[in-house]
Amino acid sequence: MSFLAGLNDAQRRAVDHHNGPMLVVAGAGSGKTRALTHRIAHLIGHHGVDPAQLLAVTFTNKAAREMKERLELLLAQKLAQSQFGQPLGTLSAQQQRQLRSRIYQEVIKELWIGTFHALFARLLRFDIDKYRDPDGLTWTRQFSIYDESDAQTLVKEIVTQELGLDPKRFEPKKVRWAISNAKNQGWLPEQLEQEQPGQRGKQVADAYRRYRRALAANNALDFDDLLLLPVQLLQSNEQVRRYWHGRFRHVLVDEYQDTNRTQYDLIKLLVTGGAEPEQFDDWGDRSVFVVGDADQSIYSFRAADFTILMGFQDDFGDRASDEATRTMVKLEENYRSTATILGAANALIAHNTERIDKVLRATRGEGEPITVTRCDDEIAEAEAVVHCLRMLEAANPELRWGGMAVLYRTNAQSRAMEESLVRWGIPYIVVGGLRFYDRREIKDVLAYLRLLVNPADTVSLLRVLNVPRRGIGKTTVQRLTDAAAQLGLPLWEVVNDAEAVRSLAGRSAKGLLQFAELIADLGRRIQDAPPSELVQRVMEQSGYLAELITEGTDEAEERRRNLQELVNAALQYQEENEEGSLEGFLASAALASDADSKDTEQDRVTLMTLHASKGLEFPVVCLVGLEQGLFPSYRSLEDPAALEEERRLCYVGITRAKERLFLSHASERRLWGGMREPAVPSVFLSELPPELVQGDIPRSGGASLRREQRLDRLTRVDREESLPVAANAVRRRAPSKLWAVGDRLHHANFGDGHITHLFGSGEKISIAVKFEGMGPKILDPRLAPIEPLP
DNA sequence: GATGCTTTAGAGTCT
DNA sequence: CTAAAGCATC
Repeated sequence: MSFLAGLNDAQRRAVDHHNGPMLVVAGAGSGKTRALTHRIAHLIGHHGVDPAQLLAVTFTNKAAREMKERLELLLAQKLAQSQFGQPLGTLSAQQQRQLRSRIYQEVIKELWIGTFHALFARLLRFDIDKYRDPDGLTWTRQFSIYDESDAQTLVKEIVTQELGLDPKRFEPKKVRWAISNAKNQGWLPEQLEQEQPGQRGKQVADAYRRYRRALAANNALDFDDLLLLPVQLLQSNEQVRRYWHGRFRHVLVDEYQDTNRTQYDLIKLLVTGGAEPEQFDDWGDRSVFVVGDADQSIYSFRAADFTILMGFQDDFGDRASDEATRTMVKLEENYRSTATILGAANALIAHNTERIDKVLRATRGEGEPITVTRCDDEIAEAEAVVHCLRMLEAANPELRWGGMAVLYRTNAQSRAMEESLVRWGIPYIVVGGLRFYDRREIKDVLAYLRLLVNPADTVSLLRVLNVPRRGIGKTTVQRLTDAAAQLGLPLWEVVNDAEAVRSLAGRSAKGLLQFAELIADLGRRIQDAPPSELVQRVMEQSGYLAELITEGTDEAEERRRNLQELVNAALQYQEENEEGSLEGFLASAALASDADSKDTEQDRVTLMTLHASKGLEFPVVCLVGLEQGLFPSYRSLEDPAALEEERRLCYVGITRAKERLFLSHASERRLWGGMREPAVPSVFLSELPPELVQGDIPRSGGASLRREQRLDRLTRVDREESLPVAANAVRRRAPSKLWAVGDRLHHANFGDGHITHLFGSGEKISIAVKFEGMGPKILDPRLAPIEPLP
């Protein structure tokens, strides 16, 4: 059995590549994950590469997990063949388990597969104490990882307290963004000051300098530091650089188009050991293998730069033409979508100017037309989408809710969708938005654990010092903080000093002493108790759980359930990581994304942003809110480069669909629950080939155009049941009713009226109705609350 | 120091 | 409309 079996020609060339550089330009659905996985299996199983010498970067933790599972299976299959001469599936369950366990122990456990952040956080756990900072800052291996809200807390404190700047002019959020941006470009405060001259630049640089100092004082790193610090460490410390460069002989990067400068620097340092890539030719038994698609670059807001991908051939490759090159392979055959869907995707992306020349070739049949629906507002849109999903579900026995996805530009759009889905009793899951680990109760308990690992973590200490309430108020905290600052100690050192507490705290002293005792007691368990037990202990011994139980509200009950879920998460972590330490669990919690936890087992419609949908596929995709200013976003309307990124995002969304694609837009949208805003159809709709689309393609930049049907023909269509009353909606179709011009009807809100026009054809039509005392109203007869009148 | 009320600002995408 | 922040009162 070979790892090259079942691959097409281009895939085989990619997988079979051994040493040296290789760029795989892989269009959507062209089997790039397969190529990556098979290549790793091939390196290990065929070329005998030591698993510990591999570094593979994936875009999500979930992708990393799936890749490991896939590898385990591939290698176990190979082992079954060589050991027993028969396929894995034919062996007894016990033999299969044994083989897989052996592969896990000898290979999978040794692999460094993960996101940039997870991998380099891991590297820092080894070597961060060897880092010499230009400003003399230091960190230890017990460092905390701060998420966006922790980081924001710190920035806010610095801007308002330390610098005394006006929070109106220096919004903490914006300052934080500027700092993050600088870090992503690889700039330290001095460089930021050079790049952004002027008074404001100076002040932001100053905030950045203090923010760095504050992080170090907390022995904490933010997300950006997890990449920036390793770059600086590897650049400045030759011994460390030599070790990692020597260790990782084969570096693989997925989604290379979404790499930023810092990540690129990391790859370069590991691959060339610090030499300029153009000068590096000592490949020996070493390779760099990157996979990406410039058309799917959608993360420029966090400094991703797809010109890095486009520059690969000049950096590492042979610089030969596309026809002659030996360092690039293009995967252009799409195995995912119907020809119609691909035709739409290709036509859309052709409107972009900055691209690598590449077409997606269809390998599947034509499929159904794409449907474009215009709706009155976001509620009507949600109803239309749900209606469409119900019709499909009823019509196709093999199609399940889990095969359907609703994609949108912004998280806030999920709400209208959710309401409709609830109304119709359809199971769904929202991916993204509020992360599990961002919930208050989860962050509280994790803050206790972070404090146990890293007593310098004052942000975490302040979070839980009075949670649950111990009678420690603002005044006391201020007094203790001042004292700590003057002494140059972390706050914990003061809190943990019984005498200091008694002298400083007055009547809050009791609570503080209790707290210190609690932390000390928990701290004694940290070495030998597994993370799940520590989570449980924190919940119980801190009184957190007791308080939730006393409260007894539905909300408290919900929080209690979430905490139980946290225990489960810790158990799962221990299962997946045998020597799982508390530090490791905390890191995985900090770096987990909501998409990582989405399980594919449950049969539910998936709701998520277009960004979160990257890398996924669904038989049915509904792409909603195609309106100027929403998608493309209003921030991109004036900026051609930003508009191209929005178009790529749309391209990503379209290419998620395997069988059916539904696009919708509303003519009015409510913002902040308040006023209604008229909306103009998205320019992207007008860029789709009309022959692939059913329904009307609105011309962008103006009101939508409707083709009026000849009224003497095609004037009768099926009518579906109107809005349901109960959640358990009727499955069966109501007896079909045909609408025609002149028909009289009753509308729940507008009263009696008669139909003046019919628009569209086939399944999807709209009717224009004249009600008494108002202008013509265009309705979707399948959704509007209408009843026929005799 | 805690609690409850009123006001205000706010949502673009994510590790 | 919602979350956070500000303010008044116990």
